[in-house]
Amino acid sequence: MDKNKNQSKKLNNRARGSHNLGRLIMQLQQLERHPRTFGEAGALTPSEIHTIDAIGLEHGILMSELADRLGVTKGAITQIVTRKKMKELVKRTPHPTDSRAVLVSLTEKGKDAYRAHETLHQHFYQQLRSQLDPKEIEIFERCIEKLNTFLEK
Amino acid sequence: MDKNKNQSKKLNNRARGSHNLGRLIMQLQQLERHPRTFGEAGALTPSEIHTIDAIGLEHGILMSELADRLGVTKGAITQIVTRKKMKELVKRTPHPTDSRAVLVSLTEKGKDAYRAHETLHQHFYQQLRSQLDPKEIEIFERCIEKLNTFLEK
DNA sequence: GTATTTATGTTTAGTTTCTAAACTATTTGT
DNA sequence: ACAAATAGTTTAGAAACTAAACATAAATAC
Repeated sequence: MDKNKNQSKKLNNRARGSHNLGRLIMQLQQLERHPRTFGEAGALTPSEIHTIDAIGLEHGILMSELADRLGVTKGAITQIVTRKKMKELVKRTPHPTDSRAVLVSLTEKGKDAYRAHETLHQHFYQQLRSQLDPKEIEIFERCIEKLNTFLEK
Repeated sequence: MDKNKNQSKKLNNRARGSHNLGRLIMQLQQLERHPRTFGEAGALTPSEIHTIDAIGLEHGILMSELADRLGVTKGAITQIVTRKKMKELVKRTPHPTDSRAVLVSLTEKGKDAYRAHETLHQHFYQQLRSQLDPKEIEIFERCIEKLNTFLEK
């Protein structure tokens, strides 16, 4: 009887944990739903800024690698990267040795946008961290890493 | 010199924290991108199952409340709820005292889908928890709650 | 009581973000 | 040399919204 009550309470707590995580995901998703301006690039849609973020400051990455990083199809990448607005931000270069392949990298303007987004991102993350105490931060970040590792399998 | 190196390392660690959280969000998002079957309801898109989840097992909630819960416009709710497939899962009832308003609730079939989704969700969350030790779980969940509280402001 | 403002929900056209599939070249494997 | 696999492109379509316009009804102001 009492045991059943405790069991039931335990289940309800677990349900709440799952629900809270879902809630956090949803709230974070909604924060980035609208076009925003980063650097001198004009308003960029979420997908555009994610693409710029995934390209990064490297020399150039394959279109297929970019698709992998973003978890979308190659076709989606082609569409994003070749649209008019992105032409100023993303440079496409034939691969040096494989003539099927295309390398993408950021223009100077694209790098500005990347850095501006990074700054905003860090600032926001810092706000999140300021809600937690140092021990909590340490453990939270360790948990995030563990969960990421699990999910990548 | 050395101080600058340490400072730089500290910043890089912080950047990694932000990046890891972003990565987790993205991976979780991708896990639920495709239609899935819950209960006897046939394949439901992410948006449909989220709507069912948000309606819950209550007696009936306002369309506008549902829009609030999901963080979308009223128009979006109307479109989701009135589409043919959802007619079997979601019941719409005039509000008892306010003739402008509509209450939405789940049919029996909708409740089946709700429960099936809940079970799957719990199972998945349990898998996540199994990557962490009890102390980590406790702190992680506390952090999630704190962040949720912050984001709701 | 009456006029004005606000609120509920619906409809419509448009944008964003993909997907699958078909296709063209190119590269790799046998 | 030839078949299979791969890189990327193109196209049509689906999902998931948005804003704005609209029709009623309810609340508020006077």
